[in-house]
Amino acid sequence: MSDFTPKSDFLRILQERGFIHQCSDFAGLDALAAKGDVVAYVGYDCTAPSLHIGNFLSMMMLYWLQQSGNKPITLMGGGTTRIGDPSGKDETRALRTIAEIDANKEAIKGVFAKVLKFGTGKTDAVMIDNAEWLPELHWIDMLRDVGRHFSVNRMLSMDSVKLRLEREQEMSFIEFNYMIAQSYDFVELSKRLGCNLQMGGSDQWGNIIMGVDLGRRMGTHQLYALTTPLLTTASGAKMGKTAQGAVWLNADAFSPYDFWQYWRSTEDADVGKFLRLFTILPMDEIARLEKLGGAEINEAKKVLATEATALLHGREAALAALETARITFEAGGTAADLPTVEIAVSELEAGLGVLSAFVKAGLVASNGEARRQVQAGGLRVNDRPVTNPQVALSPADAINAGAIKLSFGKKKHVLLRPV
RNA sequence: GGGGGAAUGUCCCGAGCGGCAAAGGGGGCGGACUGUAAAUCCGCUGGCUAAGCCUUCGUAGGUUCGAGUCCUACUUCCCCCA
Repeated sequence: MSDFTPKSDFLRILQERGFIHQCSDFAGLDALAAKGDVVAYVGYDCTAPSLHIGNFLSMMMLYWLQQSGNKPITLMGGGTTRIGDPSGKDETRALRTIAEIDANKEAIKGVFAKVLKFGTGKTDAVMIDNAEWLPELHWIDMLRDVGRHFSVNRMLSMDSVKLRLEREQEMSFIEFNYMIAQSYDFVELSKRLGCNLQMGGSDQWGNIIMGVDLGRRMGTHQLYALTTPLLTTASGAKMGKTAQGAVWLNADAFSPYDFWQYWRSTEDADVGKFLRLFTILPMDEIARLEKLGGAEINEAKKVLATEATALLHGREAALAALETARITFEAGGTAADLPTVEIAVSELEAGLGVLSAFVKAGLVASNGEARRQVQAGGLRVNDRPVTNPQVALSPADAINAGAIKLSFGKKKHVLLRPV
C-alpha cells in the first residue's frame, strides 16, 4: 500500500494522512475515485447514545470522500445492532432492547451533519438504516438466496470467530450471524444506492471482505473494501479513554471544552498523526507544526485541539475552549465558563464541608476519596491547597467570578456557584 | 444424563492453614520533576456523622465465639465421558 501511488484525490489524501490500513484493490478503487464514481458507506452501531472518537476517524474518511467528489452513505445499524457485532470482543455483550437501540439511533444521527453535507445531489451524503430491510427477511428465503454463498469452514476461520474458539469463549449463533447480516447490507446498498465501497476500522476487515465476496457471488458490480489502522497512542494505549470514560462526540455526553482538553493532552509523539487524521489543515502546515520541538510543541497541540473541536462542535465553541484554557492554565486566572455547578446559598451559609463540596461538584466520587486527595495534596479551593478536611466553605469564599473555584489535580476545575 | 473443576475487593487479572477490609500485579487517580506531553520516582485506589462504625469474596441456608476459608442446596461457566 505504501508503494502504491494513487491518481485519485481521494486515495491520495487518505494515504498521505495515514487513514489506510488495508484495501482489497487499490488500483480498481483508485480508478473509480478518479472519476468521482465511488459510493462508499460506513456502518455505525447503535450500542450507545453517542458515537465516540473511533467513529470520528471513519467520519473523516467520509468527509474526504465527499470533498474529493464522491458520495458518502452513513448506515445506521438499527438492524445489525439487534444482533451484536462479535468482532474484536472476547465475550458476548448483553443483548440490547429494540427500544434502547432506536433511542440510541436517534441520539446518534445528528452528529454526521457536522462533517458531511446531506441532500439529494450527486455527491450529497445519504443516511439509511438497515432496520429497513434486515428485520423483514425470511429465514428460509434468506438461507436459499444468501446463506448458500457462505462457507461455514471459511466463517470459522474468520478472526472474530477464531479468537473465540481458541480462547474457548462462548459464541452464540446469533453473533455468528452478524457477518452475514453485514455482508448482506453491503449487497443491499449496492443495489439500492449503487454503493461500491465499504470502509471501517481494521477490526471490520473480515466482515467487509465477506460482503465483497457475497457481492461477487450474487452478481453485483465490483465491491471494494478499505480499512483504517487501529488507533493507539504512541505509548500503546487504546485511544479515546479518559478518566470519565469514552471520548464521546455528542456535546451533551462530552463537552466541547473536555473534547478540546482531550486533544490538548496528546502525547508529543502523536501530534503529527492526529493533526493529519483529525483536522483538515493542509499537509504543509501540519509538517510545520510537527517540527516544533520541546515546549513549542504545545502550540501544535493547541492548534490540534482547536481544529479538531471546530470540526465537530463549530469554531465558536472551539475558540471558547481555547480561551477558557488560556485563562485557566496560562494566565492563572479563573475563566467564567469553566464547568459550573450550582449550589443553594442557604447550604453555603450553613457551612458546607470541603469534602462534600468536591463531591457535589462531581470532581470526586465520595467523601472518602476527597479525604484521601486532601492527604495527597490534590484538592484546591480558589487555587489554595486544602490541608484540613474539616474546614467548611461559606458564601465569603465565592471570590472567583462570583463563585468558588474547586480544583482537582492540575487539570480539572469546577466553579461552585451560589444561587 | 454421569464425573471433575471454577466463581474473590462490581475496571481487569489474581493470592488467600477458620480471626480478613482481604497479598500481589495491571489499569486508574493524585503528588514530585517538566511543557496541561512521555519517561521516572512517591502516595492512593470499599462506604460513613471516621482513633469508631457499616457493607464486601456467585445466591440462599447451616456449623462455629468467629466463615472468603468448613457443610448443604441452588445458579452460572469450563473440562472429560455418554
